[in-house]
Amino acid sequence: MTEEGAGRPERDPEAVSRFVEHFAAQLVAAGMPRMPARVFASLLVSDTGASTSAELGETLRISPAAVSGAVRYLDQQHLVSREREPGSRRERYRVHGDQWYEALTNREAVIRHWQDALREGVASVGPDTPAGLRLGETLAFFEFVEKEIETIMKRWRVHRDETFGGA
Amino acid sequence: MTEEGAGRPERDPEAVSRFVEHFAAQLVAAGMPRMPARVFASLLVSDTGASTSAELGETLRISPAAVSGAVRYLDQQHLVSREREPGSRRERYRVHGDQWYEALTNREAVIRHWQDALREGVASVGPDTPAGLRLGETLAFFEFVEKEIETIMKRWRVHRDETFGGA
DNA sequence: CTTAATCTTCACAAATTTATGAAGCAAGCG
DNA sequence: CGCTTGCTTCATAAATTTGTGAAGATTAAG
Repeated sequence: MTEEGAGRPERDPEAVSRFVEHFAAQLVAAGMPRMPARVFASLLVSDTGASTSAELGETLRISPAAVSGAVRYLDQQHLVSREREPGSRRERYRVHGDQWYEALTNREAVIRHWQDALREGVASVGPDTPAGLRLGETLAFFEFVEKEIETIMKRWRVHRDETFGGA
Repeated sequence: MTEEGAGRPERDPEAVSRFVEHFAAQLVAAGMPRMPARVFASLLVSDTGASTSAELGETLRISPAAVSGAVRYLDQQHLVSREREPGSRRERYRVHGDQWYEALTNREAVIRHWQDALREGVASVGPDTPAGLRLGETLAFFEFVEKEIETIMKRWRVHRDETFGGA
């Protein structure tokens, strides 16, 4: 076996770093600013799911200010939480384990905004015009999807428990 | 009735413009560059679902170059198609009616990239480590969603035909 | 084959975004 | 109590993105 007994040495820092950058690239493509994306990816691969500012700054080679800004963003998006270790001003940033990707789909407010904009459009051209019909159908689509997403997430939790839970 | 007979005068340009900007704002929030977003929104509210470069330039107050760039982007994303009116070098850009929002969810390649990145992550830390388990579960989530999206879209088409089709 | 109309490409200017160092604040430690 | 450690905020510098005007290419009409 690949040496056991003294901790857990088997982790190729280079490979991990490649993952961080590749995963962050996906987050960026999805609209997240670069720095928060890298910080988030780093937290995801950390063994405990949590890191200090200093750790993040060192592995990513960025300034404390950059870490601070990134964490503020992630906090606002409810993608990480902050923990204070009692008896220290060191803060610990934690990724919400299996819930972060649920947050990705929980864009309820976002979908609401789309719907609002579309309703405004229908009103502005009249519901019986060609444009009104086109916009109305799109609106119906968003309303449909909104409900279906809820269903999907329920089905996911069942599936997850079957796969990863006891059974 | 609000004057009939001479075309279709009932369309408040200001209200339409408001919709264009609000809807474009949502697209921008979703990651689309500003100019393509505005052009796309304009096409969506147009009565025929198609416009010429000149029309777009005038209503949005942007240069031909901006229109050109925006259309190229939208074309690459398969959100609009180009039509040439025969016997004219005027081009007509058309929004794919009821299919554009399906394209929004058809991010198959996108999901594939997420999965690739996550597999790389699992490999880099080992599948049995805490981080490996966390990444593995996320990967399973994406795989699950990928399949479910297909189902949703089928259900949507049925729902749409019931609501807007004959019956 | 020349002319006119339309779209596209290119180089540049403007605006926006991003990350940094330095200064400021808060909280535990001696 | 002051000192030290660590996070945050602010102003600034750098990099990226965005939209424009001008020149170039393409195609129909005369």
